Amino acid sequence: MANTSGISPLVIKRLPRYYRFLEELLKEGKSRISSAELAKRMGLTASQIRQDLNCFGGFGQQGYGYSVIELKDSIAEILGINKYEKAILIGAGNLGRAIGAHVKFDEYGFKLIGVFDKKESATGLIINDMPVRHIKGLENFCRDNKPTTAILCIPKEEAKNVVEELISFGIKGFWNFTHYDIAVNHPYVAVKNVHLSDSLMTLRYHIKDLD
Amino acid sequence: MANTSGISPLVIKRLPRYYRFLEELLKEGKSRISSAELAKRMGLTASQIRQDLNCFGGFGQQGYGYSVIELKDSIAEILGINKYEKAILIGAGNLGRAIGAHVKFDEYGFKLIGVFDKKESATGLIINDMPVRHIKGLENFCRDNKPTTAILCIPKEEAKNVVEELISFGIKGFWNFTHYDIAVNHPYVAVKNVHLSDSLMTLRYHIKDLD
DNA sequence: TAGATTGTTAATCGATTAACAATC
DNA sequence: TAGATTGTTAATCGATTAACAATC
Repeated sequence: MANTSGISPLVIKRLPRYYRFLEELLKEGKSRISSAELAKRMGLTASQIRQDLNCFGGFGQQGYGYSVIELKDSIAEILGINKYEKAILIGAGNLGRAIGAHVKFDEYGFKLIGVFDKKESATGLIINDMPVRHIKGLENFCRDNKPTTAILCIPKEEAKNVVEELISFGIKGFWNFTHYDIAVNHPYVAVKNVHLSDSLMTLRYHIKDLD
Repeated sequence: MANTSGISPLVIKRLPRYYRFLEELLKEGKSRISSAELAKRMGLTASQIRQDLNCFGGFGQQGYGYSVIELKDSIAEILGINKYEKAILIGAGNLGRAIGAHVKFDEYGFKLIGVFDKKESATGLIINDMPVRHIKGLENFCRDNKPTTAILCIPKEEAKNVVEELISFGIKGFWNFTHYDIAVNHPYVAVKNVHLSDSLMTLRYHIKDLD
């Protein structure tokens, strides 16, 4: 595959949505789709779809359109979700437990292999058939199992120290539910922030804006 | 306040982050900040900050900068988080329970007043000092309490029907954790989607992209 | 072959950055 | 007043849309 560095982040952000719509089409039994038809379904322009896809290669065929299954598989490969990275979940509070139990990591290119918490009282609790481990065993676990990704569901105050440790243990990707800004000190790891409160505030704005 | 319609969504998305940094500054005891200094902290340009703020009014003072507390309060007002909208949570599974218990709705302009689930087995469970109610009581509850916002933590298949109901009961804002596309059928409600799996897939891409 | 639809280039639109006069 | 920093206009940059030749 072509080197994908330098692709606009806006294009990357649209890829999962393409993927979802292609899954849907496949379920409906559609085998081919034109950019015009897909655009109509998704509320985009056909131009944009073709431009986006052509960042990664020519997946279509003139006069025919795109093979649904081939395009879906291509996007899976571009995203990397056809191969697993090992992930660990840090923090087994309300949010951590829900993320661990609710998110289908396998479908999105990750294998959740461990859950950690600093509270003794959480230790032993079962999430996704895995026992919550005490954080003191983190270093040994990482040495033995080599996870590459961490999901952070801990308070902001604890995040800085935990991130330093995790990076020293070989973690190179973070799914960050805290407000601690990882990228500032660590520009060379992959970080994806989920700022639920930011999302809620923009909803609040749009509700106000309705009137 | 000036009519804020027509503001670029990119500007709106940055407002909560400004708000967070201003809270931080306030905690540190700073009373004034220049666009240059704030820009440095946030990793933005001073120009962008001034342009963003000037969409809503002139909050600064030449030669001085911005009053931290006044700017924070102004952004709170722009976002609307200084006034409550009543919200109900639909779906008390893993995710719904975590969102209900973990998210500080009060700090972001909402008051969570009810939790609903269709499972009898969930009914009576306590979330945030509130009993989970059976969904069959939804209509009466909405008539009596007039919530304006719904948080959807239910399976995609159930979303369509529930959304139709909710809108008929007066809901005009959705914090949507499902993949059901509300906006397609209902352009005149406020919708903010939280697509956790999309976020996870883009993280997967960026990890692949590191090498 | 004729029709359809892509891949790709060119035109437009919007967002970010730079510059600077206004002014505290 | 002189220095600092805003608000705002102009310049640049990037993303989206339109157009069309290539081609299946």
